Amino acid sequence: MLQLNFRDGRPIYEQVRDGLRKLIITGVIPAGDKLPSVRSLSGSLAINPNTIQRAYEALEQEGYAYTVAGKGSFAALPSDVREDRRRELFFKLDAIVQELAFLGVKPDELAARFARREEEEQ
Amino acid sequence: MLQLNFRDGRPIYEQVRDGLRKLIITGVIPAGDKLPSVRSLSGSLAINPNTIQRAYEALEQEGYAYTVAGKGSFAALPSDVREDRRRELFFKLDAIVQELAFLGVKPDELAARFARREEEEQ
DNA sequence: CATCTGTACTAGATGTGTTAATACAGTTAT
DNA sequence: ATAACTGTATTAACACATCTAGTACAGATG
Repeated sequence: MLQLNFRDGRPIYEQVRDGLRKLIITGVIPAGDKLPSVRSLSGSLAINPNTIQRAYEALEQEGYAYTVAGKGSFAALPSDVREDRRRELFFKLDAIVQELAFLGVKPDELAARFARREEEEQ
Repeated sequence: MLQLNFRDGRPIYEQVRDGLRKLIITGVIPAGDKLPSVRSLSGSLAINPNTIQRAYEALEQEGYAYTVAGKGSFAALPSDVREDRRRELFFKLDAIVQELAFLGVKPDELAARFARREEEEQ
C-alpha cells in the first residue's frame, strides 16, 4: 500500500503523509473511508507508531483527514482541504512553470500534458 | 539580492540554492554572468562560507552553474541544465496538477494561468 | 470486560545542518 | 614576484530534527 525509502534523506513521516495524500487524491482511498490505524500501519511498515501519528497530524492539518477519538482517522472530502493548501499548490505550480519556460518548454507542451490528463480521467 | 528565513525549517543552503536558481531563470543574473564569490556572499548574508559552497555545489550538479578554479562560479545556459532536472520538474508538475484536479480546479483555470504568464513575458 | 482506537509524554540514539578555523592551488592585478 | 582574490578540502564541535522506545490514559466497540 505504501512504499518507504530509508536511504533518500526525506523524513519517514513526510513519505507516509505524501503517500497517503496521493492514495486519497487518486481515489484509492475514497473520501470518508477509514485510514489504517496508527498501530497497524506502523506494524506493516515496521516503523514506530509515533511516526505514523505525526503523519496523521500533518494530514489532518492540511484537511485531508479527520479524526474521531477512539474510532480512527478517515479520509476527508476535497471541500474540507484547507485553502492554504490550494495556495501552496498554485505557488509551487507557478515556480515550476516559470523554470520550465526558462528551459525552453513551450506552453503548448504543458497544455498537451493537461489534455492528456483529462482523457485519463474519463 | 537574496532573502533568508532562519525560522522556517528549510536549510539555509537550500534557500541560497533556490534563490540563486530563481535569479538565474528570471534573468536577473544573465547566463554567463559571474555569481557572487563564496566569501563575499557569505559575508553579506552573515553566514558561513561552507554553507554557500554547498549551495554552489548543488547548483553545479543541477547544471545551473559552472565553476572555473581561481576565477569563480558563473550562471550557465538553459541548454546546460541536466536532463534530470527537467524530469524532476515534470514529475512534480504532474503531482500538483493531479492534486489540484482532485480539489476541483478545472483545466481551464490552469490554461488561463499559463496564458497570463505568456503575456507577462512580452 | 477485553480490545481496539487516538493521544500524550519522557528519554535517548542518530543524522543533518551549521559554524569555525585552517590550509592549499589556481587566477588576477599591481 | 608579490599580494589579493578565486574555489576547494578537511577537521572538530555544537544545535536541532528525526526517529525509536516505552509507558500511560481516555473513548469506542465487541
